[in-house]
Amino acid sequence: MARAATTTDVFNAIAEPRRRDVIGVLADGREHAVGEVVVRLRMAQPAVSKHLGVLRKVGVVTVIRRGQHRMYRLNAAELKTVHDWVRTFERYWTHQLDQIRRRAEQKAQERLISKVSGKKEE
Amino acid sequence: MARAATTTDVFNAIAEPRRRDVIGVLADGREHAVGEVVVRLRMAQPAVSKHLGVLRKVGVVTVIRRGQHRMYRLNAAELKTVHDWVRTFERYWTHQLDQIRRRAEQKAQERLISKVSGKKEE
DNA sequence: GGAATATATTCCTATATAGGAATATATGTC
DNA sequence: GACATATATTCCTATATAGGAATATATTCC
Repeated sequence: MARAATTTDVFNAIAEPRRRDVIGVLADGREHAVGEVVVRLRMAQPAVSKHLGVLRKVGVVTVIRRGQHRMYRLNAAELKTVHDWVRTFERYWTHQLDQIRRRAEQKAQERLISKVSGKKEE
Repeated sequence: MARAATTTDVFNAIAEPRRRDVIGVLADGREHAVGEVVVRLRMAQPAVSKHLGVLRKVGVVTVIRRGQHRMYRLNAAELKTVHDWVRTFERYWTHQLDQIRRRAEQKAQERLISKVSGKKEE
């Protein structure tokens, strides 16, 4: 099987760096025309349209027509899924001292093991 | 150009649902053998090895040999990149009241616009 | 050394891009 | 209506999978 489609879920949608750039432009929460994104990111117009299309399919952005423009707006709520997932690991980097202690213990243990087994570490 | 390699960065690595499952097994911060992941997730062994390989390349997991086992451990610090990025949007869903107000204003504005332009919304 | 166990790697295939080029569609202006 | 502007869509191609099957490698035990 191939990789899952980018339109499958938010994780896939934001995997593309350029799409995160596009989201960055919309990060102020206000609406922006496609052309504005094109200028700000110096990307080809079709590329921007496609990326916005993917983001729209997964619900990360919404769009409304305004004359000849299409105004895109971030729907950050969709990113909450990602936040909720990654947040479960927050404790690993917030408690600096704990982390340093944990790592030291781990290192010590690994050294002990490699000494006993006589194998060198990866 | 094709999509970026999964080994390019953390965002691509966690885009695959099965890999997030694997990370989930390692979420307790302790070391786990490949076989344990295989049993817990009921995945094929080669699949698990491959996913762990990808995660290792981007640094999300570390591995040490222990006898005939390879013990994998989560290196959650690598996930901080994702956390930091998505955290910049946190304000959009934390302040519930603000969000509701913003949405109401937006809706009202969109209705006004569609009435004026005579076009129906997407 | 040989069998058993644990894990990684290789080979193959179907699929999904992402970007570029060209084109289509919609809207505004005169 | 003709033309300009804004945006989306189509077509094409190179590339990168993810999973399954088979195999290779490493380690332990007897």
